[in-house]
Amino acid sequence: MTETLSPRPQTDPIATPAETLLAWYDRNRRRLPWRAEPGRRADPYHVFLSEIMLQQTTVKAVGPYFSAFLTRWPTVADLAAAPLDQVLSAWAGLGYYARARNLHACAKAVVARHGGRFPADEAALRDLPGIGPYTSAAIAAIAFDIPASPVDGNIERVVSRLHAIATPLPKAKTEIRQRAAALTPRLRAGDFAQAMMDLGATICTPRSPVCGLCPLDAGCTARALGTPSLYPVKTPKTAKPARTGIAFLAVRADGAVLLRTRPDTGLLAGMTEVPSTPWSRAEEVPASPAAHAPLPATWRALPGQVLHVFTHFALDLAVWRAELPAQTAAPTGHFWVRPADFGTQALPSVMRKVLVHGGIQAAITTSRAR
DNA sequence: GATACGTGGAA
DNA sequence: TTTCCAAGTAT
Repeated sequence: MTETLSPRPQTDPIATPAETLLAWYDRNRRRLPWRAEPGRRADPYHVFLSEIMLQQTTVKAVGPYFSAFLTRWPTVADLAAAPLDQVLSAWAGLGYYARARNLHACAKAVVARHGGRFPADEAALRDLPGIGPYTSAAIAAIAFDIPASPVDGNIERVVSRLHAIATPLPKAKTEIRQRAAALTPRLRAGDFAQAMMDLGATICTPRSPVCGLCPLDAGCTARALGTPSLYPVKTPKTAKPARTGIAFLAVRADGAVLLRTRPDTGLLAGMTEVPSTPWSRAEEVPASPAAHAPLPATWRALPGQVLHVFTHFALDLAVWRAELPAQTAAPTGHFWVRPADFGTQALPSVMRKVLVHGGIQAAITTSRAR
C-alpha cells in the first residue's frame, strides 16, 4: 500500500527514463543563481533573463551579467523603463547584441501586453521579441511547470545519443524534438528539462562523456554501440573568410578618445565603435585608407594588429593613432569619451581590444572583467 | 533551409 | 595553432 505511494527507487526496473533522471537530478542538480530552491518555482523574470543570456553562451560568462542586471533592474518593469543605451552598455562584452535589444523590447511588451507579468502560456511567450521555440518552452516549463519540451544543444546531444540518431544536424532537429517531447513527464517538466541540461553539461558532454556516471546509461543506444562521442552527427562547417581594416584612434590632449555609434542593424548594431575603414576582404582594401579617417590629422600606424574572430568571419584590424589638441571638436556623428567614462559606453570586446592595443588603458572594464 | 549574429575558454 | 563549442533567434 504505502510503497505504491513512494517514489520508485532509481534501480526500479520499471522506472521510466524521466523518473530515473529526476531522481538523479534531486541528488546532483547544479546550484545556479537563477534557479529556485528545490521544490520551489523560479521567478519568471529571473528565468527569462537567464535564458536570454544563456543563448549560445556559457554559464560562467553569464554569471556576473545576470547579477548586474538583476541588481540594476530588479523587475521586468524596471528593465522596461530603462533607456536602451543603458541596457546595451550593461550587455557589452556578452556578445550577440540583438539579444539585448530584444530583451529590452520583450520587457516593454510584457508590461504593455501582459501587465508586467510573464504569460503562463508557451504560445504567448513565443510571440514576444527574442523568444523563440526553445526559450518559450524553457520559460513555460521552468517558471510555470507547464509540460513543455525545450530542446537546447544539451538536450539535442543527450537525445541523439540515447537513440543513436545518425541523421546529421540540423536535419535531425524534427526527430530530436519528437523524441524529447516523448520523454517529457506531465509532472515536473521544468525539473526534467533542467535535469537533461545538467546531464548534458556535466555527464553527457560533447567530448569524453562520463557514461559510467550516467543515470540513463542502461537505455542509451550510443553507449551500447560504444561510440557516444560520435553523436550528434553534424554537417561540416564552412571556413570563415578573413576581413581586414584600419581603426582610427584619435586621442585628444585631455585623454578623450573619438568614438561613434554603429548603425542600428547588422553586426554590433547600435554599439559604440572606434571609427574605421570598411572591413573588407584583403584584396579589396581601400587604396587610400586615410580618406576614411574621421578627421584630418597626422596618423601613425601602430605596430602589430588586433585579431578578432566573429561568428562568420575573422577580422584583422590595424590601428592608426593620432594626437589632437584638447579643444578639437568632434566631427558629425562622432563624440569624445574620456576613458573614465567608458563604463557608460556600449563597447563590444573587439573595440576594447582596439583601445587596449592603442595604449588606452581603462578599456578593460566589463561585467566579465569585474 | 541557409545565413547573420559575439565571445572567450578548452582540447 | 586550430577547431569546436555554450540554455538560439531573426530573417
